[in-house]
Amino acid sequence: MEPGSVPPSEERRRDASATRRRLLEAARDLFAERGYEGATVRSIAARAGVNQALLFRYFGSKRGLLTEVVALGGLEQVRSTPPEELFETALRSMLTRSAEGTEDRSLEVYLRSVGRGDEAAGTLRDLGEEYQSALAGLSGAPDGALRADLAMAWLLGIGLMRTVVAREPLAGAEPDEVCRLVLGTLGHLWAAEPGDGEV
Amino acid sequence: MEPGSVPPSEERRRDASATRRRLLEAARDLFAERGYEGATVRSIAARAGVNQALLFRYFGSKRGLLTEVVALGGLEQVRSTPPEELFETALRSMLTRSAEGTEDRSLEVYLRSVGRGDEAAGTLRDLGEEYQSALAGLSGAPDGALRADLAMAWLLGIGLMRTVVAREPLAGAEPDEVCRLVLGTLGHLWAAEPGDGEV
DNA sequence: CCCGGATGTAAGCAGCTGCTTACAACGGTA
DNA sequence: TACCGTTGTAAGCAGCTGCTTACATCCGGG
Repeated sequence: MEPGSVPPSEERRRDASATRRRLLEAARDLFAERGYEGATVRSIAARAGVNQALLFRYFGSKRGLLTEVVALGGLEQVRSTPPEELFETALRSMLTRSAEGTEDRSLEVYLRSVGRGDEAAGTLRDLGEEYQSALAGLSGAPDGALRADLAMAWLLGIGLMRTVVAREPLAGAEPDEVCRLVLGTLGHLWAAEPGDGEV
Repeated sequence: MEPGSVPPSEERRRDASATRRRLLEAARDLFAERGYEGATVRSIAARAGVNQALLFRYFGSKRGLLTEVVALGGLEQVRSTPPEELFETALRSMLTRSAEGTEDRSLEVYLRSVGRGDEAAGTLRDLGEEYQSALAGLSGAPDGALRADLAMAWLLGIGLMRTVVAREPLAGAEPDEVCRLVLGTLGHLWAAEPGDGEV
């Protein structure tokens, strides 16, 4: 055995980067399932199979963990999706119970964590800004930003009713059917004239 | 002074019903501002100017307090409003920063408290059921319940973006303008044909 | 008057929270 | 081999939570 660097393919018993990654994945899932405040540092460390002191060694604080989760989850996603596909993409990812894979769960984290004026709100606000600015150009109307907010509100509301409240028939409805209803209706929102309209 | 019953108009130093009422009002406001978990029994008792032990004497538990708040706030309201006015009424009450009066804040309580799978969810679910069944008849389509859920999702989402996330321009937009956009768009949701549509 | 229930008060309980500290074990380097 | 920074571990800290208990104080009916 050469005294050179360790072969990267071999699994090491002490591996800081692997520990960091396991903490990030456990935090992403638990934040999505229970919200920021509901996911305790002990539960995150336990799901990662890691001593909780390491969480603070690698991320400084619970808030620091959230920041990294959101940064490499949602922010990258929204920046790499063309605006005209963004809404449908986000809606479909909200409608399909993600298969526990290495997917983006930042919207679930968002809607389960913004409920209170706690420290998570500031970190998550940036994620919302990205969505809004991407959506704002879709309507030619001068109040495009307001309409983008309304569209995002619907998106979050649907996620709230489906994954949190879980009430039928929305929770069990076919994603395609919900998409058809929502996208068809939203078309009228983008097209509605700003000045005057019906009631 | 006759030895008869105490004149009800006179303020008594020890008044159980007044204490109960003050606790209920303080709880309603704090639940609406911070959510169920965020509002501590100590903060509720302090705002009511009451010893916190009395909270447990009169309501048994924090959850019992929430149940009474929701019951005499939201449930009465939705039952006494005609269905065709319910959505606009709820939307407007969500859009106007209620003037600290003795108003109904149950929707704020709802959206700030359903974020997690905690004990509050069960109590609040009944409130959602009332709204859904009232709204379900508005569309003649066979999937009226699904459309009612989608409308409620938009309502809650708008409240979420406006009172919790507080992002512009939605947070500062004129209630009338938001109402016009939302109600105009929702008209197309009620009217959309169920079978096949665009996209 | 005086007793007893109703009302209000102060203190404390066990359990949980985010976070820190002191220390052990590993493993590459000299 | 001897060393020393990196990685992992166990225990504990102060503060908060919902809730309970033991005890004052009021006040109307006998």
